[in-house]
Amino acid sequence: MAINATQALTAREERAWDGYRRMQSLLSSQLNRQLIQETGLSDADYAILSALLTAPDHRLRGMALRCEVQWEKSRLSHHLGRMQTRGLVLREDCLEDSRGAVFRLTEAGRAAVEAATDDRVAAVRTYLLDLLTPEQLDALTEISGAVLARLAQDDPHRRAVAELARGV
Amino acid sequence: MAINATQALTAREERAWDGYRRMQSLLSSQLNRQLIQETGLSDADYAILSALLTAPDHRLRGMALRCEVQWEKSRLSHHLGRMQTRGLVLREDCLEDSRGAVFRLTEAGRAAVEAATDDRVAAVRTYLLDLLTPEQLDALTEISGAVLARLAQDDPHRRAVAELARGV
DNA sequence: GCGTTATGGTTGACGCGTCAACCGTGTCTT
DNA sequence: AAGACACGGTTGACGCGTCAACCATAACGC
Repeated sequence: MAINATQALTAREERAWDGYRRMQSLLSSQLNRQLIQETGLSDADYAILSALLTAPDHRLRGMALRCEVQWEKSRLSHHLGRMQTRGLVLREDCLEDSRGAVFRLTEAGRAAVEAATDDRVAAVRTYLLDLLTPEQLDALTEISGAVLARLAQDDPHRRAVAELARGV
Repeated sequence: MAINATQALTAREERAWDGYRRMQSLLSSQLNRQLIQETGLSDADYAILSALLTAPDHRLRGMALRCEVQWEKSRLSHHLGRMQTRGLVLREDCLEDSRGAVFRLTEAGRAAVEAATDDRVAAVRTYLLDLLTPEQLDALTEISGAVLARLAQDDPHRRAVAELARGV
């Protein structure tokens, strides 16, 4: 039918893909729902806040933050806007570059992340890490390394990040 | 600080979780974006349509469809509504149960999925399957099996599906 | 039969994520 | 110095996903 027919999936590949697909979808919704229920913070909130938490002085350029969480810039802008109205984060002008913006963790934001960290780690343990053998942990690391490297290949902007993650 | 402090992540666990998190987020957005660009169908559309495609007579009860894709019922309802206005799918009344609804693939819908299938498989190969060794494929299958089993434990409704996936 | 509860499905509101367009500022070229 | 271009960030529109409330019908208990 098609001129450039792709090789169909083998049974082995089919199992792996199907499993990954299901796991991906259910796991992320489970983790997100649970985090929201227990802490009022979404996965997205948590990503931003913990990036800010580890930053010096709890402040980060928008650019740096974007590089950290790997989001589209408009998504970041929208989300930071909402987080600002919720009092988790504060926007300040950037001195070095008048185009830029600097975002700072508020006291409430700091408290929220710190309160959420334990829940987050516990959930990740419960639904992923504690279920795996050390070999499976390593396999997961290798697999994601390979996939991230491939993704970076298509998007040069992502390359540095992927290499950083692999310890290059 | 906290009374019930969770065991912190080891370096090994940290690597695995961080890798998975990054892979998950970038891979799914890459696959979804690519599918939409090349075929006009989102991941969600594709899931629904391919479920209908494999169903006898290309028709499925809403309930069965929901069980297949594992969505919230309101999500399914909303999405099917949109797909209906796009002419991909048709809603009919259910004879056996007057509460129920039956959804049928339109001709356009059938054509759209079939046209998309190759792109989908190719993308999954490019960004995941072709990057992995057979052992890594199996590891992925085992990992997702373990995670899905754990998730099913919390949600009895999901149990049957998970067991089905493991071939029990 | 009749009231109660469970089930299949829809609706509306609201926050989220993406795209494309835009704005102001820095940078590069000549 | 002037124009062109790149860059950091914002905005608006729109489709998506979730939650809670709802409606109609079916199934159950008495």
